[in-house]
Amino acid sequence: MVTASNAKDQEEFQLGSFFPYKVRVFGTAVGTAVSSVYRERYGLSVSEWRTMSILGHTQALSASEIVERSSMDKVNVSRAVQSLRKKELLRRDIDGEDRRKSVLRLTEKGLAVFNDVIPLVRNVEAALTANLSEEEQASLLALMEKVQKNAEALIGDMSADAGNET
Amino acid sequence: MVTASNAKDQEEFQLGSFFPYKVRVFGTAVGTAVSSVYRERYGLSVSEWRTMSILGHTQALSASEIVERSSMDKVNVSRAVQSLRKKELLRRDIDGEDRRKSVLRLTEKGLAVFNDVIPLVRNVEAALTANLSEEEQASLLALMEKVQKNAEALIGDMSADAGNET
DNA sequence: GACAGATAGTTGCAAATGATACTAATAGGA
DNA sequence: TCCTATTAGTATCATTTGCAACTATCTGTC
Repeated sequence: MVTASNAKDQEEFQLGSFFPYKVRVFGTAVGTAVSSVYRERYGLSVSEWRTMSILGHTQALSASEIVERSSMDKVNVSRAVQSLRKKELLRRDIDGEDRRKSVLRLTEKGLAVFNDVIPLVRNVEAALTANLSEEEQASLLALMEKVQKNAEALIGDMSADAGNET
Repeated sequence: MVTASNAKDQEEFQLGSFFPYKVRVFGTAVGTAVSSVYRERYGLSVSEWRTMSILGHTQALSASEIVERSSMDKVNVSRAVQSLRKKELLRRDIDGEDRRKSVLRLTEKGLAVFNDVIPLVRNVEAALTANLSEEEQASLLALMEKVQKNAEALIGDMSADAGNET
C-alpha cells in the first residue's frame, strides 16, 4: 500500500459528487423550466425576458440602467433591445439631454405580453418551491447568496491575477 | 382603492427577487469560477472537462455511457470527443463486438492534464463552500436536489403537453 | 438471408453568448 | 475653442448549444 494517498486523491474524482457540477445541473433544470414558458409562448429569450421585466414596472430606462439591474452586459442588452424592437414589444427614443442615451419603454403590445407571461412564470416559481417550507426557502436563498459571493470573489481574484503580475 | 389586487400583482414583478433569476445568477457565478480554471490553463470547455473527468477514473467507455453519466446529450459528447482527439487528450477505438460503438479513453497526455487540473478545481470547490458549515453544505445540496426534481417534473409535463393533447 | 426497426454516433443549421474593437456623443480642461 | 478622455451603445468574430436530419451498424423476425 505504498501509493496510498496521492494516487487516491487523483483517482477518486467523481463528477457526480462535484459541487460545481451539481450546481450547474440544478441551474440548468430551473432555468429551462422557467424559460420554456416564455420561449414557447412568445419566443422570448432569457435576455429579452429580463429586459422586459425590468422595464415592465419602472418604464423608460436607458440601456445602461438595464445593465445595472439585470446582471447582463451591455452587449447582451443591446441585442435584446434590437430583437424586442423587431417584434414591436419595445420602443426606443433618444434622450434629449444626452444623445448617446436611449430611452427604452415597452410598447402596449409589449406590456400586454409581459402581463400575460407574469402569472405563468409565477406559477412555475411557485411549483419549484412548492414542497419547501418557508424556512427552507429562506435558507436556500441565503446559502446560494453566500456561495455566490465566494464565487464572485474568486472570479475577481482571477481576473486581477491575469491583468497584473505585481 | 378599487384597482387593488389585480393591478398590484402585475405591477410589482421584480426581477431581482424572482427565484429562477437568482438561481441563474448563482449558477453562472459558480460555473464561471470553476470553468475558468481549466479554460485558462488548458482551453477546455465544460463538455470537454466533463468527458475527461468521467473517463479519468473508469477508463474505456463508449460515448453513450458518457452521456448517461454526464447530463450531456450525445451531440455534446460527440463534439467534446472530437475536440479532445484533436488536442490528443483522448483516443478513440472501435468496439470489436459492435462496430457502431466507440471505445474512449484518455491518452497519457490527457491523463496528465486531468491530474493536473484536479487539485485546482478541488481548491475552487473548497473555496466556494469555505464559510459554510457541514450542515449548511448538506442542507444546500438537499434543497437544490429537491428543487431540481420539481423543475424536472415541470419540464416533463411541458413536453408531454406539447406532444399530446388528449 | 433479407427487411423493418432500433441504436450509436455525426453533421449541418440556427440561435445564444462572450470578448474585442469600433463609432458617436459628451465632458472637462488648457 | 480645441483636444483628450469617458461614456453609451453597436458591430464583428469565435465559441457554444440545441434541434433535427442523416449514416452506419446491429437485432429480431419472417
